[in-house]
Amino acid sequence: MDRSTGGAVVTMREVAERAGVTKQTVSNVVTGRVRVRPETEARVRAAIAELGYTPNLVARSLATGASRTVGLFVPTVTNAFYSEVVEEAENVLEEHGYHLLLCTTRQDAERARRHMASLASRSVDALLIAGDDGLDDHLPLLAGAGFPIALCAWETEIPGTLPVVTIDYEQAGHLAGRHLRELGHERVAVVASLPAHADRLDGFRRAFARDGLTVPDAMVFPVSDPTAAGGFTAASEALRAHPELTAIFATYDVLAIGALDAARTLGRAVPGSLSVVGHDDVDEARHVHPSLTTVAIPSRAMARQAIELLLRAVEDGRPPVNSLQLLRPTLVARDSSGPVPRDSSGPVPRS
Amino acid sequence: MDRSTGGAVVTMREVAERAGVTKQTVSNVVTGRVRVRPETEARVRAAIAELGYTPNLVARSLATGASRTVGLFVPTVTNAFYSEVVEEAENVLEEHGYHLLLCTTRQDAERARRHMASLASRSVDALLIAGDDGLDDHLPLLAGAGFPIALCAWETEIPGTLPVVTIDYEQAGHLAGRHLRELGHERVAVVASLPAHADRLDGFRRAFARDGLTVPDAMVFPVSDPTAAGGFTAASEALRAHPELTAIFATYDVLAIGALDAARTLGRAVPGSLSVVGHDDVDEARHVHPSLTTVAIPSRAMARQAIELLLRAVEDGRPPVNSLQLLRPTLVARDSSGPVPRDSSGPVPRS
DNA sequence: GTGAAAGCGCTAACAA
DNA sequence: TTGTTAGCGCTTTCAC
Repeated sequence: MDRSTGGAVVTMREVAERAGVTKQTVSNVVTGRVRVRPETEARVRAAIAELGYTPNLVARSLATGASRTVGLFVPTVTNAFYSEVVEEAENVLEEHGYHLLLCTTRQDAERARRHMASLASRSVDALLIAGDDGLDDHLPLLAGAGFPIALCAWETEIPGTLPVVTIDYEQAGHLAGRHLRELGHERVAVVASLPAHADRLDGFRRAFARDGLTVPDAMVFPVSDPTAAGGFTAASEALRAHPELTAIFATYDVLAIGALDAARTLGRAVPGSLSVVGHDDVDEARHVHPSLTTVAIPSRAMARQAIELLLRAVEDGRPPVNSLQLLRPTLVARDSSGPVPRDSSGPVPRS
Repeated sequence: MDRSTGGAVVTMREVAERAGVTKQTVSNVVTGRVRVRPETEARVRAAIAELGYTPNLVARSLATGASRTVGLFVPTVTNAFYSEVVEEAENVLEEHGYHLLLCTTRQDAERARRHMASLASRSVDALLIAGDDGLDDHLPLLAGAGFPIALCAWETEIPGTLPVVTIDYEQAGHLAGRHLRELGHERVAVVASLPAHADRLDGFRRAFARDGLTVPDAMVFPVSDPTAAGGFTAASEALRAHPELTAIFATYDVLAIGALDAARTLGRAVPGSLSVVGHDDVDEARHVHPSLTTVAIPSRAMARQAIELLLRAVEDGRPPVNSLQLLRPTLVARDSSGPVPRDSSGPVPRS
């Protein structure tokens, strides 16, 4: 009688009885860790099929200490960047027969601590922490966890104690800056989520510094709210206070979309009178108007590599290689950026 | 010595020894299910604190059959609507001390089946299935699961066997249609993800039918790809084949954003020459240009209610109330919709 | 109120 | 190759 749809009520002992062997032999067949005589194996498999047996993973976890579950911390999933990270992480885990325990931290260290505590007592096999917002101080706390931990999408203060797979955010900012410099822009503002995106800002500034130009702090407009609305507000403020601006770099696309909206509201044509550059290359970047020039981030590749790093550690039974891996961003030039307008050009740049 | 950061190596037995009681008494203190003399309790608590004891949830699960974990199936998280559902579900679970096991199904029934099988053997306490795409046939399979299951964001063929918390999608489509009718539109197209969004389409048509108008099948353009790009393609096709169209309803915002892009590309002013209405009211709807008129869906409320329904069932130890709960959408009129252009108006509608 | 014993379903070590 | 014996850390039942 096939009860395969009847829940996991069938136990290994029942299978053993039916097959005329012991639990252990059933276990050997199921796990495949020990050779079993083909004939015996066939009997066991038959019994498994007939009874609709499924191993109880909880019991297995208790016995082995492993759970084929990996935890993932993200600040939020309501954000195209992180949702891609989550999705790709889950993909990779699924490929390897693991499950994903999703924990959103909402930038709340206390919440992260609570999650952390229960993860440990659930014997998760590994933990990936994506995005640094507000967790930096609590990293030491992770030191003694009983499972491998890795970090990804990490921008601020990369700790030397844990393996990190992240983006070269400084380079990303640099690409944005260089693009605007190549178009001749000098008077630019940055709409930024700070301090989180400090590296992007640094890289952006480096591109200007190379030409002897500076992007003063007064031209950096922090957003109060990490949404398009926040980008709108910050960009509006920037453009109102400094009508001479010819370009805005927003440290991520959602802010840039808000900035496009602000430009429109203030009657600034994009890219005719103002260039806007974003960061992330989310799906919408291609479909807003004008389509957004942005720095593409290999978020899926990053998530995949981080998970695979952890899984390797889990399966080898040793701590993960403590390395820092930086993935390269690329610039995607679309319609929101163009040459600096003639009538706003200042002194000729040095190079 | 406080080893609270040292992993869950401290066991209940050690606490018991230290406090001079048995495991059982420690268990009684920890779970609070049995009265313990205050003096004893104090000793136990002290021992717990000193040793940094954390209960092993896996062992507890094995003994009780419950895991304080709830599974969530979503087609994807790379979609503003579902990511809100996931986030809110996780919030509610966290409030109740539960964890979220996230399973993306990618519209792949086989993948869903695999997930389902391991969920059962992990003793999850409940399962929420959000979004129906491609799972419909496999619902009977869930019948004998050993835990409560509920459905949300369900549009097609609502099954009578499981509790459902969803949106009145027909009403949502109706709101979109009525809005366009009130603006005088008659020659309209629908860009739709089918058959998933059949209810929205039905409701939309009902609004026109009320005025004696029809939205023929030829004016329904299914998208090949559930992204802005897909919306762009379908809307372009519609507008090219039928320049007389004065409005497009897209069955979700991301498609609508693609449709806005298509309108622009084809030189159709929005809303001057073409109105566009979306569905979902995602964050970006407010910030694209022109801002998108759309039907707002209470996705978070839906997720919360569904999870709370399940948690109630878990905690009462009985199957969830088998009910159908429909949450009401609302129309959010923004700038992408306007009166039908003078020169395209056809015969005066009946009412 | 507390202790002793049994068992959740499985794997691990060893013996046969 | 297979069976035997333990035990993972907890809860549960029942004495006391």
